[in-house]
Amino acid sequence: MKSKSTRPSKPPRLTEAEWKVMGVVWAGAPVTVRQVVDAVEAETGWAYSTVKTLLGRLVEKGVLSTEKRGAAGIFEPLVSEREARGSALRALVDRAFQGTVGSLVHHLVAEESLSESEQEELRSWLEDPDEAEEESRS
Amino acid sequence: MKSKSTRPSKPPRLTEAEWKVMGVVWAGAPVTVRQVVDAVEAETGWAYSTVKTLLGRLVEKGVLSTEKRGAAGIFEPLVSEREARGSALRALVDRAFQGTVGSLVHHLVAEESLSESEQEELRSWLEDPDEAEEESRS
DNA sequence: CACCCTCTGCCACAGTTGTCGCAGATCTTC
DNA sequence: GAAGATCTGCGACAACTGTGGCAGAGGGTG
Repeated sequence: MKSKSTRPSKPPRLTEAEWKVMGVVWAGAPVTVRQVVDAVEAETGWAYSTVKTLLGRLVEKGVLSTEKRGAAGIFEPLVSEREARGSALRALVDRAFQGTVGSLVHHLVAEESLSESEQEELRSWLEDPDEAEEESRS
Repeated sequence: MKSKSTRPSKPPRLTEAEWKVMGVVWAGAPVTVRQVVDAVEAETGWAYSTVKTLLGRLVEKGVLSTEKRGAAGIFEPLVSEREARGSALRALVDRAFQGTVGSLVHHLVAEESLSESEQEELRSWLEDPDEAEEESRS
């Protein structure tokens, strides 16, 4: 009896397309297929079926739950955006930054990337982590 | 007449397996297939053919150059580890962090990840970027 | 109720990734 | 220069990804 569909302790890797739909789901859960389609259609041009398939795969992967509301189904995330981000980040660090966050941060500071304002913001976050804690949803 | 194999301005996305072999290549270029195999064999168990295929695909992608040395071939990177890291990072930010590095940094600071010492290091880097510039290869 | 519209279920299909095996060309070593 | 050990070139194949078509179930409207 392993936990099966209720709580994936190891968030599966999301593909690019999946991230896109998850973005919509996290933003407006619970959502219907139609809602996701409407949200991404302009940007991606995906057909209803495409989104449907992606949502289905996400459910299979245990990232989303689905339940029937009459004929239609609604989807809700089983993993938070935070978790997903965390594991995606971890994956990147492992692949490309010798597994050390420090290496990544180093790259951020030394190499390109950080604009002046971003550096400023980062500095203040480091001063006062709680401040960062706050504006998670600005 | 497209530029073909000499300079990929847009480093292609590397897969996980590809990152692994690139790690070896960057570390000891120029390298032979055999060298890469020896380097990753213990950890991955990959057969010679597997590594060969991966190197071949990397060449196709324009990430590596290959030239014959007698019968054998030697491989050298066409893109630096820095570039590859940069674009991988950018890709992650785009997929998972609304495209803003700030969002990523925020996650780093607010969420898990950063140890005390890493925060300290980060702080000093922010103070004096040149310092970070230095220890690229510590 | 008949019709139409929307959803769902399921299938399809090409391209990418992960992993090799095999045959023939080379090199090395008596 | 014949034997063996290596390499390379090339093909194979299953799983995963991106994208979408189609047929049939259900619900809304005159």
